[in-house]
Amino acid sequence: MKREHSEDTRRQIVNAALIAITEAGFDGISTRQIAARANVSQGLLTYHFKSKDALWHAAADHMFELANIEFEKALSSAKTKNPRDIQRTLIRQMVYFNAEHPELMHFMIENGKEDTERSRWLVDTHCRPFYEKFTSLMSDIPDIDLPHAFYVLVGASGLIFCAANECRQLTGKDPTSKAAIKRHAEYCANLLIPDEHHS
Amino acid sequence: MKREHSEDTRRQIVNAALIAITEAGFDGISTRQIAARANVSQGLLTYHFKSKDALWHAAADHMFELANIEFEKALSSAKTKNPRDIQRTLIRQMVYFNAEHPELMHFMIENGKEDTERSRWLVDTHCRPFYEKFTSLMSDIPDIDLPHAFYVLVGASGLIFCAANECRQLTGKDPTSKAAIKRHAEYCANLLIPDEHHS
DNA sequence: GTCTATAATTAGATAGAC
DNA sequence: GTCTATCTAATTATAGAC
Repeated sequence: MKREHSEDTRRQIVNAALIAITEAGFDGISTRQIAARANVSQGLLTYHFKSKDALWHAAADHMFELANIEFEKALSSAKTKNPRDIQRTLIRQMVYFNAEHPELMHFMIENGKEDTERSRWLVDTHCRPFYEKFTSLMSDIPDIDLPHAFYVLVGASGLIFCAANECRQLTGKDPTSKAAIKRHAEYCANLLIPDEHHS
Repeated sequence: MKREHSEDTRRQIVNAALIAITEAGFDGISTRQIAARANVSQGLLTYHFKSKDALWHAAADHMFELANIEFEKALSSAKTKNPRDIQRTLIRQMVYFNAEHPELMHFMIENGKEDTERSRWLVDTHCRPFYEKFTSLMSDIPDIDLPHAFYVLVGASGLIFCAANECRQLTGKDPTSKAAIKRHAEYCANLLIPDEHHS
């Protein structure tokens, strides 16, 4: 039995950091609070990650790794039928992912709004590959208008979950219920890729 | 000539606070930095607003006051024709407002994500009136699906401006150019309220 | 009404014990 | 590999001069 459970500890810290940073923002959470959530001491964060900034990078990597896995899975499960089916699958998957992981959109909005080292790293390392995947899957749509269509889709599919708390307070309805997620997925898919016989 | 230019100073501080809080977040900006941007001393903030939290409330009030004025103006300028025209005007106005004032969406997302005193105040004081206006204007759409349609529209109309910096870094295109704003407005209006002869 | 000076607290990072 | 203790700097809020 190895006594050096450093990998587990590292993972625990990254998970706690990701949740905490999403909830309170990078400046809104202290390394002490993150350490407390991960049930370790504050000094240990500096041992595993040399700075709060490095911990932020690790949390972002972890989040996008998960996102990439789930999108690959969803797209490969859509047996290569006609492009429309693939596009609708992609849109539904964006809804489902945003519903389960609103932290991604929060992360992007909070850290992407200003031109900083972090925003450039985020775009270059993690966003561009996804954006290029998106454009290649959507390129056959005759009058597709990029980048408008991209941000319309991301905003339409994600905001209700990104603002889930606000939605509950404002409307009394919980957008993260199974039924609401499904409704939202169909709504977005129909809006952006209407059924054949409608066009 | 009155020597007590406290109203001007107050306004200056509120403006500086709104911009700064939008850029860096409530926790990301210090009262000293806000004071520096307003060209006053830090102590003066406590004189005019008893706390950083009170300054935040003042900044939010200021922002929503402006939003309400602009929406009233836009909607009253759309001479009461058929509902579709009013709806399209509302959507275009949302795009134009988000383009000029991305701070509103930032504010809502950052301060609405967790259930706090601030988020409840924001929803009850400023969001609900707008949401009710929205639903009454959209209620004649036969199969409107609230709250999905609301968040789809807000997200679709606003995210590209909320993430304007990211959009520039990612795509090289500036979504805040006059042409891009107009394109986005038409895109959103057509998507959500298609022309009569299409339906 | 505005400023300077400062008190009390908390932040991120480091040093060294175990 | 993990913890406790501590350093330095920055935070909000206050007190008092002008």
